Amino acid sequence: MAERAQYEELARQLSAIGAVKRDLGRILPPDCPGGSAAVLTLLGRHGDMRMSKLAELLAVDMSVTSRHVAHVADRGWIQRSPDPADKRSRILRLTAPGRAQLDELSRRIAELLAERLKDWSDDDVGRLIQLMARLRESFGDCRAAPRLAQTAPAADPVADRTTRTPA
Amino acid sequence: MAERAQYEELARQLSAIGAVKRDLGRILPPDCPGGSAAVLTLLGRHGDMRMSKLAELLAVDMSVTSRHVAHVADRGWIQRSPDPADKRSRILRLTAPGRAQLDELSRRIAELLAERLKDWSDDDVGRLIQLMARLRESFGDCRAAPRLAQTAPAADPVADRTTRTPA
DNA sequence: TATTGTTATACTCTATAACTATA
DNA sequence: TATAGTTATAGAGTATAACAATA
Repeated sequence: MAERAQYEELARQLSAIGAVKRDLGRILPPDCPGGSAAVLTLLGRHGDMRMSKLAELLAVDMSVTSRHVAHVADRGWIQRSPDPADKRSRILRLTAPGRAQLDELSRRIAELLAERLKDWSDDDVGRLIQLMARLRESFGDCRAAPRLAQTAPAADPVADRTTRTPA
Repeated sequence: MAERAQYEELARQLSAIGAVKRDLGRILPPDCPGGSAAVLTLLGRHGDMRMSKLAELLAVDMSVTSRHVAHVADRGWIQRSPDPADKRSRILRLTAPGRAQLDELSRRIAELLAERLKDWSDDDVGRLIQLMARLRESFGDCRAAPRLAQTAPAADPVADRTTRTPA
């Protein structure tokens, strides 16, 4: 349990970290912006998956995922094949050029970070990674909630008639 | 000195932290988006300052700062007074309504973080803050480098200290 | 001539809503 | 009717360039 001042400070640092992300974004190839890089990275790490799974890993709406995926598919970096088990779905898979692009991204990122973090110890980098991962976990699936999500109606005497249709 | 795999992982976590920032952004008042909140927070923490100083703290271009500042000034949250020492400059200062707004932001943020991080120890939150602050410091002033618009140097190939690798 | 700040424009990212095609 | 995915549209953030006023 932290105090309010500590939470404010954490929020401030989260905001400030944006500068780091922007700096990383500047070294990306012109036709591979952050969204595309994220798609390639997650496919490289977790293997083939469906759109919905990728959207969950990206923690963004599926419409956003669809746009990013279309961009990398247009460049031949991934392949979208129909899911035999569900004809509405598509299975995403890295292509050989996709892996090459991913490798190039990885190279550039490592180069920049090695330069910026040259006075960091291996352990400190590891500690930061671990704490950031835990922070991310603490937020779970925090994507924008669909207009009509939860909050059981039973306790609310007001206007339940027009609420969501749960099932 | 970390290994390439560790740098990749750090980049991945930096990307993933975006979900946390988006979640925080969702609790902001409709007329006070992230950019405005950042301006208020920095003015509250560092006191009165000029545009250029604020741009440096935000780590964004001055044109971006100008836009954010105009937004909060339009709502009466800050005051822009001329700098007696330099008529080109403007001194930014929080107003009473601005402080009230800032307090409301702080309250909402603390509330959300207290909920999300309820199983974190004070020390762990502190450690994360410290490491993120150090990360930010390691990147220094990493704003986009101005495109040196080669000022027609007739006969002087002088290498002014802006020796960058153009391409 | 250089610097401070503003504005116009363009691009990226994200979310909502409407739509399709399956289930 | 519900779900997987696409597309259109809108809002926020940032960068570049051109500009005005002052140094």
